[in-house]
Amino acid sequence: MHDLLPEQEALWRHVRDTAERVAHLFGYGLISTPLVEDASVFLRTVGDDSDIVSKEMYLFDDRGGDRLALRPEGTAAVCRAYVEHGMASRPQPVRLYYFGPMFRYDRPQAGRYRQLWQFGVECIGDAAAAADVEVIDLQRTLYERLGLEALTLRINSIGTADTRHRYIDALREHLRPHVATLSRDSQRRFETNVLRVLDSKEDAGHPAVAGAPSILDYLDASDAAHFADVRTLLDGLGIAYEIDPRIVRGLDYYARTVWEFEPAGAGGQSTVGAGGRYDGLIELLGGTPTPGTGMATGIERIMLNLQEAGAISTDSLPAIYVAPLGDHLPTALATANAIRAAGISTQVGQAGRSLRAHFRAADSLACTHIAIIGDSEASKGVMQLKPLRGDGAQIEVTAADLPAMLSVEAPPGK
RNA sequence: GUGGGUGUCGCCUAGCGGUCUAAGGCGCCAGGUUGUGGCCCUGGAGAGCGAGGGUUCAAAUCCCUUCACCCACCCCA
Repeated sequence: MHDLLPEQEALWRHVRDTAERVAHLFGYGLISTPLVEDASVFLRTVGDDSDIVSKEMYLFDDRGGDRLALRPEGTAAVCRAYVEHGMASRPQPVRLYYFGPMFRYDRPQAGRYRQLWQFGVECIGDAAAAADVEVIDLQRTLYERLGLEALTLRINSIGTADTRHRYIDALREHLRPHVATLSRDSQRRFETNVLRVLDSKEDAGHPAVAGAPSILDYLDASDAAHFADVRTLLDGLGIAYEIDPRIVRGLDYYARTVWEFEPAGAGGQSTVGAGGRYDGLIELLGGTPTPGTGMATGIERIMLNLQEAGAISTDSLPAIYVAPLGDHLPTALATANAIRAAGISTQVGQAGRSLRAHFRAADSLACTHIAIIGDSEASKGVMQLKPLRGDGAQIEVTAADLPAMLSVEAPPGK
């Protein structure tokens, strides 16, 4: 887990503000669920065989003996809230977004943390392909506004539970004669989660894997129609995508449409964000059968990609350093508050420093202006204001003059 | 869960059994004559070497244990 320091503030805020703005643009409202949930919320939904449940959950008992979990992902928690608050009786679909920390007890490495921040949206109560496409479009818009270039959208349909079972059986039959020639990992997956064999990097070139049947051939008529609708709508919006039958998603509750966004030149865990449809999830959580679709994206991975792509522009807003000379600290403090009242960031230098030291401090704090308050200024109720960047002249001003001079909008009147 | 790597002042790094009561760079603080910065100069503060145990006359330097972090796999965002 890691700390977020002021140096990252600009980038962090850029990502967070953009995410929230895009969510609102698409009509999604904020939902904030607890960091801690009854463990069953995740145990029942995410899937016993998934790594999240089998090895990556922070589990503990509280004083009352209840089994709790630090939330490992957002969708199940949001759906639990949907059921608990009777959102089925709201106009459907219900559009929700969240932005917060998730917890996974896995081994940290590049772009992977035990506390990770995710932004995600859930569109609950709409079975139509249009809902999938809306979420994909929202996600694409987010990346575009963030300035994340060259992401590849890969989509697939993994069908409903029925079609998936048929496909899994067929895949197992296809691979069974070749199991002995597969890698150890694939042999294990053959037993636990055959779909994952298709994902294996080791066996990527194995003829039995390359020649495996595609899940797309096992979709029933309605799943196939749904997937066709998704593609048609994406085409209509001009959203580029690749169909990748090997995307299977690690969580059990996914059904029909699934997708991932990957940066160019990607390594293994480079997926920046992913999503999918989860039509059976609400029912699993005790609600009436309700369709849903959503996406989640990793904030740290976005920041990693933005940093690799190059610095983001951080326009420096006016920031004033007030330098008190002699015993004029009280005047400096009052002046600073007068400037702040005008909506301008202000900090006061430590009393007792030489003017030279104040200049050095103001400079290393990246302030845009220094305001000097000494004997003559204090007696006249003014300050000497000097820009620290560029070659502006030093002038004598009052706090009231500042907003106009620095072209800062004055805060609304009282 | 598996494999590998690293841990010395805030940051980066030197030291790899005795010359270490640990060195340097960056950063920080203070000065460089009377109220003016970013360069430069001078001085200063700041670690006992991740933690615990052991070997030895002697350990930052060797051994063991442990913790943290990093990288890859697994898997996931």
